[in-house]
Amino acid sequence: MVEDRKLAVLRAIVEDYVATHEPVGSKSLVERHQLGVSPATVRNDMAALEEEGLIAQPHTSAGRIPTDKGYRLFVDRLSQLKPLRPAERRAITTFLEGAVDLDDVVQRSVRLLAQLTRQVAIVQYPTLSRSTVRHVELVTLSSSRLLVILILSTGRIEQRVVEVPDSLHDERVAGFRTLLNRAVMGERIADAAERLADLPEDVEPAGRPVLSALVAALVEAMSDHRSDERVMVGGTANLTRFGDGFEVSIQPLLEALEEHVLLLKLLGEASSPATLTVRIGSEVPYEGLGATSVVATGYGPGAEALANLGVLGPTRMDYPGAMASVRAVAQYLSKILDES
Amino acid sequence: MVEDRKLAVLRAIVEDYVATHEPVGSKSLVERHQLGVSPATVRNDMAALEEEGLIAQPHTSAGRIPTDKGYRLFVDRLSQLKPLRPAERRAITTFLEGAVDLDDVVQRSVRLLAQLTRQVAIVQYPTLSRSTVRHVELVTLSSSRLLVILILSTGRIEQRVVEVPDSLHDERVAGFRTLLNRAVMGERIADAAERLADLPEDVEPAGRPVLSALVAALVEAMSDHRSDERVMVGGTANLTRFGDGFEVSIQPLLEALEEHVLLLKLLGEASSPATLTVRIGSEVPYEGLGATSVVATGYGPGAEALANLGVLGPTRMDYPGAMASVRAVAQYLSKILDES
DNA sequence: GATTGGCACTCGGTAGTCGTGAGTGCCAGG
DNA sequence: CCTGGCACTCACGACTACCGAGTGCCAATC
Repeated sequence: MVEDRKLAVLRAIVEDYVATHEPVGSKSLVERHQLGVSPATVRNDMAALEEEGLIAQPHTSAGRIPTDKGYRLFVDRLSQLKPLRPAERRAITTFLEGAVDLDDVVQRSVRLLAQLTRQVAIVQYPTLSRSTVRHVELVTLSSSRLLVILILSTGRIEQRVVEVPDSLHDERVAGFRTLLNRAVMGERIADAAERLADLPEDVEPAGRPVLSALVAALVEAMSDHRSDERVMVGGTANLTRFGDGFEVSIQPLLEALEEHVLLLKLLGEASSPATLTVRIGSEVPYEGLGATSVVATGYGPGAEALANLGVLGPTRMDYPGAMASVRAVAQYLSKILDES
Repeated sequence: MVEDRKLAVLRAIVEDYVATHEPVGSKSLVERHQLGVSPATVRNDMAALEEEGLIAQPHTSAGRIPTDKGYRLFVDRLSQLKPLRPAERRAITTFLEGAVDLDDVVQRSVRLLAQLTRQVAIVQYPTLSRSTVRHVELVTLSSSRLLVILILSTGRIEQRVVEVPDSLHDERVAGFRTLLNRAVMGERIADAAERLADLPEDVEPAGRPVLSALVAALVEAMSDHRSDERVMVGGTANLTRFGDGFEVSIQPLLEALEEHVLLLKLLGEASSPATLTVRIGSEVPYEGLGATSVVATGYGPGAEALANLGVLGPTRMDYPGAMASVRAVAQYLSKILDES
């Protein structure tokens, strides 16, 4: 039971510190929480918690703040998802339902997440690698140039301009179009790329150079890791509440937020929508962005995650709230994608 | 000639202040510039300049800083575009040429501009209203749902999902496709929307409900002002050098940068690529983002501007440099768009 | 008339001092 | 195991003093 009280103290410290952003002392703790013991007792517990590396004092004679390890314990054992308020649930559904296309969906998700958590929100576009091909379209730009459009099941669209060796009649373009579509429609990206590679051999020799060019463009678009790295960021204004004046400079943070490749690493491997990943402070796999935490999860129709989304905030963030918001947005987003 | 020296003093003040971010005094002025007169003389000139409202002192006993009016005079009469260094020219061409699609072009432009000017860069996507229709594509998603894709001359692509009343054979879809393309291909957006409105009447009655739905989606996509409002922002990390600790808080700035509608207003009416718009401090048509200036211009193939781009920075920015960079990027960007 | 050196004055910023109070650790008694 | 008491620490705010860059003005000079 002593052990229990120690954990209760830790929870109280985390909650108070998150709320006030100030080191919390033994006296104010017993005042604000019904712990049923005196400040002195709490002080003993605090000393023990500090011994275990769960809390620390910024100055010799100040209150305690949780360490990364303390937050970790809090997240793992002491907190449960804060249920969203009905107004928030409603906001999520109505806001996401108005979206007209994929860009819009992603953008709305970012804004929503940023508003709900009051942190920086990051949403990754659905990855190419797990999409299937819905359609391939060819559009004649000029006599020797074609626009190749790749439409994917997730709503993503990739386009490339292809220079073709000789000018093409509409009928020939149509022929290539059906040929390509027959080969890849409905296939997953990885398989589609393979199918395409074999195509040129099946066609009469005259058409091979053109088809090769088209195939090359498509394969390139499919395997373009650059476009797998697309993310959208929002709520950067929330960074200003990050370090209440002290501690972290937001300069490196802003820089990091422009490095989309880095953000993808922060979001981590696409995980199932069912699991929430919480990385706290030093657990964040990137040096140099100060005392930050990341709460992320995957989203996508079905159990397999298409991509990730999450929020980035100070280690002293409201984990239960952020976790609930992230999960809720991921769920609704998955549903939207499922429907479309 | 006295008048001339006064202007020389103003120029020196602007240049020094931009370089050091500190109020500049009479003594340091004569030290750093060859004015050929004593500090006392400069002080007299400064008093006159202050009288005219071109400079001001932040505190009773400190150096002078230029006022908005002072910057205005500097920009209009005392500065000329700073020629880009060869390395910068090279960076622009090589960087922009690697782009694969419109998104990429815009993103690269933003990064480039942010790097060159070390300010916040804003690039607007080519406006719908001045584009022409390159192609309309229909893709069957399910028996009762079609994906309508609108491909524009500027490389922009808009997509909408349409629920159609009854299920459609491929041939019928193909029929609608050719019908639609025949009506709008090559037309400017505004004209295309008109053409579409008349379409349903020319078709046999059975097809009307479906066609109407398709037309409605297309017209909606064409007139969607929301998607006209697309901009990309970059270099926000440069905001931290904005007020060197003092003066402006970057919170409202970060908020403003997420308000894309607002940014479009800041960029102003799409102007010809030949003209540079410089808005200084209070001239910026939006209260509440502190001491900011905007340097913007239009871009697009030919003389008519498709959209705008520019940078946003503190009033104490390097105008000659920023103006040169903005113009250079706009020119190269126009060329890229012209070619594709 | 323009320029200049001299001079008194202003005032923001830095450094030093001091008191206050929240918070701590420890200990002895319940 | 808990608690009240007590001495100690130390960040922070208030106050003061000082310094120096910069100014305005004026009389002398070119």
